[in-house]
Amino acid sequence: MRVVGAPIGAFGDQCRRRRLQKPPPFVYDYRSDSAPPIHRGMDVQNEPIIARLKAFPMFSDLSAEDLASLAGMLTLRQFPKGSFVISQNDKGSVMYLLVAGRVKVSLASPEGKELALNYLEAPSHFGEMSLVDAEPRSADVIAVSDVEVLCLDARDLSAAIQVQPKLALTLIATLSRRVRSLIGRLEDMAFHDATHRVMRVLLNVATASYEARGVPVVEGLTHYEVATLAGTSRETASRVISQLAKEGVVGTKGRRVIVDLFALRDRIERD
Amino acid sequence: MRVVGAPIGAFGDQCRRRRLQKPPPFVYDYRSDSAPPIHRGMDVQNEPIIARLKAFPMFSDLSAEDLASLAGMLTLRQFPKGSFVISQNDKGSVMYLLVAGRVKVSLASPEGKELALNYLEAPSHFGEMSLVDAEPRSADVIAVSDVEVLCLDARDLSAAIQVQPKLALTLIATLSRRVRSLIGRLEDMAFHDATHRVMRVLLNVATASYEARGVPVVEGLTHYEVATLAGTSRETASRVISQLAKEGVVGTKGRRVIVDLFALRDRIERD
DNA sequence: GTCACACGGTGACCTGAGTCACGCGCGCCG
DNA sequence: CGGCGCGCGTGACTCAGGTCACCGTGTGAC
Repeated sequence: MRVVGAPIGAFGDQCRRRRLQKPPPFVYDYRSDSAPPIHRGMDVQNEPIIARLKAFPMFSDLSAEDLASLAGMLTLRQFPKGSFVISQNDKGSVMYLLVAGRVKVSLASPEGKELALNYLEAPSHFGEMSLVDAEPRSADVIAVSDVEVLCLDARDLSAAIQVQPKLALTLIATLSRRVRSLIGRLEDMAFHDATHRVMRVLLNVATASYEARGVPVVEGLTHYEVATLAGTSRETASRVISQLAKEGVVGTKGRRVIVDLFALRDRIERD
Repeated sequence: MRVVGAPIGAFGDQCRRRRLQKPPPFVYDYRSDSAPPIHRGMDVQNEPIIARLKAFPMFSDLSAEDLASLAGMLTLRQFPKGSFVISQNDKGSVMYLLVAGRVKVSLASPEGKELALNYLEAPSHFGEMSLVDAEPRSADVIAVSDVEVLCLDARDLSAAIQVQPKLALTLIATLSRRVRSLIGRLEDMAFHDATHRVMRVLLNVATASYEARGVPVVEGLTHYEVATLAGTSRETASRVISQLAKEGVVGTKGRRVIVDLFALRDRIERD
């Protein structure tokens, strides 16, 4: 294991002052290629894999044998918080099933700016695009917590689809959802101003939080991260949030933002 | 970013002065719903469909029987230049195989701005996303020339995949490509200025033209359309093109732009 | 021909928001 | 407990580029 002390607050919190510096290489070296497999699929011991597979709805109806044969194609890997699971432009034809932890998918510009596409939590999957075309990775995927993934190599894809044909449809559905969400982002960038976009990010995050935990709250995201999600600068995100607080649309309690979902929704609506 | 906007297609040439007016309804009413089928698949007479199917690489290796059974699921329709094949937010679970003509995929904002996502020509397909999720259409698809399409209903999708399993992989591959291209667009919008984006559009169009016809030329696109592709205003697109002409990176012969691919490429490179 | 659009070019203006700079408070660690 | 690093808040400046306004020109209809 090459990486010892897991990288500071990840780079999630990578500070704006650091943005232009090269990040410490010893962390960035921790790539999928070098990540040690925790369990190889061929192991006699692949119960851990099977157990984790069952968490995926698309595999929940498989027989024990099918699960086992699927597990035979998968490798379990762990990534520490802050490490790159995938780097943009890398070659690589492995798809990942995220079984534990949280990752962010984001783009980095040469000038050191960052645009976050998404935050994913288990169970979900990513990296499937390189399975079908041979193109290099189109974005970075960075662990924002310690993470466990199951890796499926492109060579095994058709075998996997044989075992569970639903997999193909699931992939299509995921990609569709992704296309829709990207179109939405693009629409936002093209048609709406920064204020609008920040509000939308807040609304989305708070709504998700509400659905998951019953509290319409934005927490665990710095203003910088909100900004990367909205495609704007930290300062602008900050100003928008202050303004919304002043208007009473959100409340700020320490470093968390409590959102009045309805108020925010129609604050967005009326342009 | 602002995209100056306006409708559309037949009215691709629509003038900026008209931008905010409602377009003449008799054209816009021409929707997929109302488009008369030219040949229903069930017809005894489905040779025309079969003939057109063969143009698609993914079906070229099918047996005569398979082609016939596939044709049985398809309906041939025509759309006149300027009509909407798909409208954003419509429900609809039909996928289209474009067999003749040219369509543009674009987004319209309520304020009448427009962002073009893509121009497609036969053979290609669109509208497949609604096959798998039940979401409404995420963009407009507008015929920019007279167009022929084959329609496949969602109900027949799995049957079609049965006939040609490759279809599933083709769909995945198409969606992947689309995701990549959308990510590229988003990157452009987030990281690059309007000048850069316009240059990229010119490069792409000219490169495609070069590959198809051996001439690195941009024609058949108004400055307004270039602007919608770049996510900027007509005026800005216009100014960029003038500037590039002044620099000798492109030549303008009447209303066509001849691009020096190499010069433009490294003009873009050196930021 | 000529009339009328549609398209393209360009100047002037103005605002959204990126950027810089700095100060503040909190939480962590020696 | 004192410092220091990190995240947040805000003012000031700047400028890319959207918008408005207007004109010239090519082109297609009749």
